[in-house]
Amino acid sequence: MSVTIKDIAKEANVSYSTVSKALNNSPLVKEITRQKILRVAKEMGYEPNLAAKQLVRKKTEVIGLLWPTIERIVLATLVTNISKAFETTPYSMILSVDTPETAMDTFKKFQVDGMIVFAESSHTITQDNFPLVAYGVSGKNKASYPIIDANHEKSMEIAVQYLYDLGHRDIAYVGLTDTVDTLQNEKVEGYQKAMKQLNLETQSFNTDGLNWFDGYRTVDELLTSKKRPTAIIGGSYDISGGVLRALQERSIQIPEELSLVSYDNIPQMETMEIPMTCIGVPVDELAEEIVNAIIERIELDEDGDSVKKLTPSLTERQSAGPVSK
Amino acid sequence: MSVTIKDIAKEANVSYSTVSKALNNSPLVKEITRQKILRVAKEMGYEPNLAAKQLVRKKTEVIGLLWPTIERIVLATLVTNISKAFETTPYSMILSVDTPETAMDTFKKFQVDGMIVFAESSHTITQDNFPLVAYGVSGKNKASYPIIDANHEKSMEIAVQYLYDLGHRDIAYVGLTDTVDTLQNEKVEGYQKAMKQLNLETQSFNTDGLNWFDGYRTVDELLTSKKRPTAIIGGSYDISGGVLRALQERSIQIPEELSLVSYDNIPQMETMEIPMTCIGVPVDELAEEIVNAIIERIELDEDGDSVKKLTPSLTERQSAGPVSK
DNA sequence: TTGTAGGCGTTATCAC
DNA sequence: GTGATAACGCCTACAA
Repeated sequence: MSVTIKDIAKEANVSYSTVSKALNNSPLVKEITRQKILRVAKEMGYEPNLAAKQLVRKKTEVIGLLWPTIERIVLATLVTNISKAFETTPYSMILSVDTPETAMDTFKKFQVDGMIVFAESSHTITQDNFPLVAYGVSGKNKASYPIIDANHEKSMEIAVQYLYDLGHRDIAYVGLTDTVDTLQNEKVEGYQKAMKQLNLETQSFNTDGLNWFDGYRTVDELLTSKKRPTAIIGGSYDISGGVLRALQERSIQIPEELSLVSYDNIPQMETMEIPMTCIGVPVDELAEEIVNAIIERIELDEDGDSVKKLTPSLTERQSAGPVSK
Repeated sequence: MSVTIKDIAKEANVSYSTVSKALNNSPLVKEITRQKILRVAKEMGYEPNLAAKQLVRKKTEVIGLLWPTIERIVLATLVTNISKAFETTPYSMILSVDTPETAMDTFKKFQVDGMIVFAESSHTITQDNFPLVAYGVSGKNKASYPIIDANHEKSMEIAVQYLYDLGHRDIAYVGLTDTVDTLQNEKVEGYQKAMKQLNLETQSFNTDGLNWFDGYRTVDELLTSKKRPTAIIGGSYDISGGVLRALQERSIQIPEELSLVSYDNIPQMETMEIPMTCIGVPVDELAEEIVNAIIERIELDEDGDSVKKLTPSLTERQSAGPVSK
């Protein structure tokens, strides 16, 4: 049997309503009383009962995160960061890896105050009037909830400009180019647009996939290209990892002979074979935005279908440098 | 404002305790009354309030799963399977990716009925008298909770025997061998023991890591070994994937020239470049066991520190075949 | 077979 | 400042 505020009350010789106040930092209780109650509570190993609290408060202060069953490391990092971001808020987060439908059920059962979903799974969610934010490609679908998205076009613009300023003119893009995946498309298109603005010729290499190895095997083609690039923009963490490894095996000096900038701004970029210069919205920032968005949505209780495009930033490391003439 | 049993009672012209009974399939309510109540409930879109129910029932029928490292695909698959396994039970599952401590707090807040943890994080958990099961290496640590573990030794024995029966005598192991990781060690040792039993010479190649690429880069060494093996046992899904790719690149016919058996019995083995023969406890089975264990633990409410070693099985596919003379 | 009433652990509203 | 007391939504004896 777990200890309740009544037990504490008895032990501390006060009424249990006073205990409740003390525990909730109400100003209506004398400091010394509070101290005592708090001490007793701790001694007895008191754990508040969420269910009871919720019953009267009508709020759980819990957010459900619907995890799309993907084992991509960047997403995993994002989830971890979101979880961490909640720590500084009164909310906590629970995860479900079920189908959107089952997850919704579980979350409803818990009466979570809000949900975070990834854009891909958001189609199936038809929860009117329930705090929800989605992360991912905003695309065309007019949703009834806010969408947090990274500005991919801007990312590529910054990356290209950065390399341009370092003297590079032959900048290639390595990534998944021939696909229906909107996210990937936005990246390629962003690259192309950025290049055109600078009057540079584009050169993209299709990895045909999003895995490490897909980047790895593209390198041969890239190196034997008639117009061998002096700089490469890798489409994702995994892909860039493969590219980097392949270059290393061919003893190509980085960044002296070839510069490399990767998409995805996650801490892991630091610990790659060569610390990787990267572009994208830093995950912690992204996580923060998502968390803020859902909380705001809950607390202001307003509807809205805003799309928030986050500004990416470039993190300089050692994989990119000035072009050698 | 959501609808409660009182609302239903009013609408159906019965008392709300009758509604409660009807909703809980109590036999003490006339069939016709129940029908009506159920209909009205559905019409009004009734959703039971977990918090209230829990408050009186003292049970949540929710299990917390503590998920430490999200990034490994095999673990991700296991978690997904566990989640699926719960679907056929009255329980549901929530996940936390926090540190064991924070996760415990969240779970306690929710008053989950039980927890599943992975053995690695179980050290930090000191929850006496709380239903808990761990998955992972049973090792030396005398725990106060049941541990579900795969029998790695047996796995290797089966794999080696299988290859032996196919005529192989030079069977190599490729995996992480020089480590403190108990799980990895059990695999190598199992391999060595099995080989010794058949009077075969062991030959293991250290991948120095657990990633795809670690398997990939080990292949050269393996092929130039003085006693080139006719069969390989890969230490994990990722490693075997790398080995397979490297062999493909060298145009080595599989299984004609070289047989490959991988540890880890997950469905993804089917869709590798060459459908992979594998050994290990099938994930779905594993998941089922874990789920059963925690539920049993909760419902029987008994203590115990049993260790359950699951029997692995070998799934035949196309990556291994008879040795060619 | 149905209804009444008490209680689960909290918070919140009043009195004191 | 502190203490009763009424909710919150539901379950479960027990009474009718």
